[in-house]
Amino acid sequence: MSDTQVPPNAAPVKAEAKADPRSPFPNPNQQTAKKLAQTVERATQVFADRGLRFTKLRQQVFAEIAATHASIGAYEILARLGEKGTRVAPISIYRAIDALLDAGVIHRLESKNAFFACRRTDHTVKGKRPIFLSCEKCGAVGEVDGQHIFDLIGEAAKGAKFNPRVKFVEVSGFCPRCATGET
Amino acid sequence: MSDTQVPPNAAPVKAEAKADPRSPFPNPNQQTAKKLAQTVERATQVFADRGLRFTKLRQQVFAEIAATHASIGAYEILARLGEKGTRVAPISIYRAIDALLDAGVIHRLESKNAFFACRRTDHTVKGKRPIFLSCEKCGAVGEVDGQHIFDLIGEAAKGAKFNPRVKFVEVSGFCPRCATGET
DNA sequence: CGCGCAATCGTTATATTATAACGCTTGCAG
DNA sequence: CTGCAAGCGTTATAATATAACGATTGCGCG
Ligand SMILES: [Zn+2]
Ligand SMILES: [Zn+2]
Ligand SMILES: [Zn+2]
Ligand SMILES: [Zn+2]
Repeated sequence: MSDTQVPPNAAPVKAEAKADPRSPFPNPNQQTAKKLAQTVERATQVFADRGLRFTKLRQQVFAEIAATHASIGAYEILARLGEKGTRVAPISIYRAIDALLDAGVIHRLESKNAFFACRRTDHTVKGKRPIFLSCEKCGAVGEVDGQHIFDLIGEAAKGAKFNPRVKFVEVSGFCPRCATGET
Repeated sequence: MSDTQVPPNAAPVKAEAKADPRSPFPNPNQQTAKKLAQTVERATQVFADRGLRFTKLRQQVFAEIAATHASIGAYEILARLGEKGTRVAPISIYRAIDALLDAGVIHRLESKNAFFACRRTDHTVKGKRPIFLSCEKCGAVGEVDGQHIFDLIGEAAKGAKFNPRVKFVEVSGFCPRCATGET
């Protein structure tokens, strides 16, 4: 199941080139090393601010996750690090993932048992919860603000005398670059 | 994890007896053999109406799922059927589950990799999608209508030029009978 | 009725995701 | 510089899910 490969050729089509880089689905071909470095830098900052240790392994795991806009499974991370010479046990990957989740720099996609890098700044600081949009074709995951929706879900739950603690909203479908009914 | 067994005797306690049976969280002690039979009967009807085969194994698997208001994992079903003398391979359980999901008589709880019986009639006929409320203490799962919320999620997705296909909303928390901060 | 096809199921094996247990190392507060 | 908690290595195993292939069964149709 090696999905989400970015076709290494993929010369950016003109129409795509203008995609707003602040869209939840920026053109991944525009993911430069520099942008990745910025993302890592932001994570570093989050760890520092919260007095957590952004260890080498955590950095490596985060870098693998952030290297793609798609979601990625723990064992895929394991394999990619392995190719780069970092051989660790699954448990180590999961421990790093747990720390990254706690820090809020990655999210877990429940419907795929996979993880992706958070590219927003507005909800690591809580109070602005996102909903996840996962592309069935290319695997890309985008986040859009869903605070209003989460509020309504909370109300619906309370209407059933249910006391909500954690809410999940995930959407599977097709991202802008993979179109709709396209084969 | 043998939770939520319905004590076959279960004399209804007075204080609990007044819970509205149409609530998403009816008192499971009131789950009589008769009610279970009704639930199975409803599933039978759905299969008949849609020209699908409600085979013996599917009935058995459905009965196990419907025997509790909690969600239940595939291997837990496997074990319970085993205790009753029906020894099958995991794949057979999963095949039955797939058929039950297709028929809409059970749902999958993505956040727990588990399944629960649908006890509503209004969304097996589509157009009235439910959100799932899963209790962290007793495991009970309730459904409440969420069509409005799903509509908003669809709009949020389209706002990001994302074409939604499948959506889910799950809430983890505490059901009315397990209270809030209660130890 | 009996043929033939598709759906179902059995059987075996394996893939994928995740955690338990225990001890060593390391960073750092005091 | 010592002692403790966090992090990590190592080994083993649990929990969830699917692949492959052949046998059986239900059932429409000639
Ligand atoms: Zn995020
Ligand atoms: Zn896509
Ligand atoms: Zn339902
Ligand atoms: Zn409960």
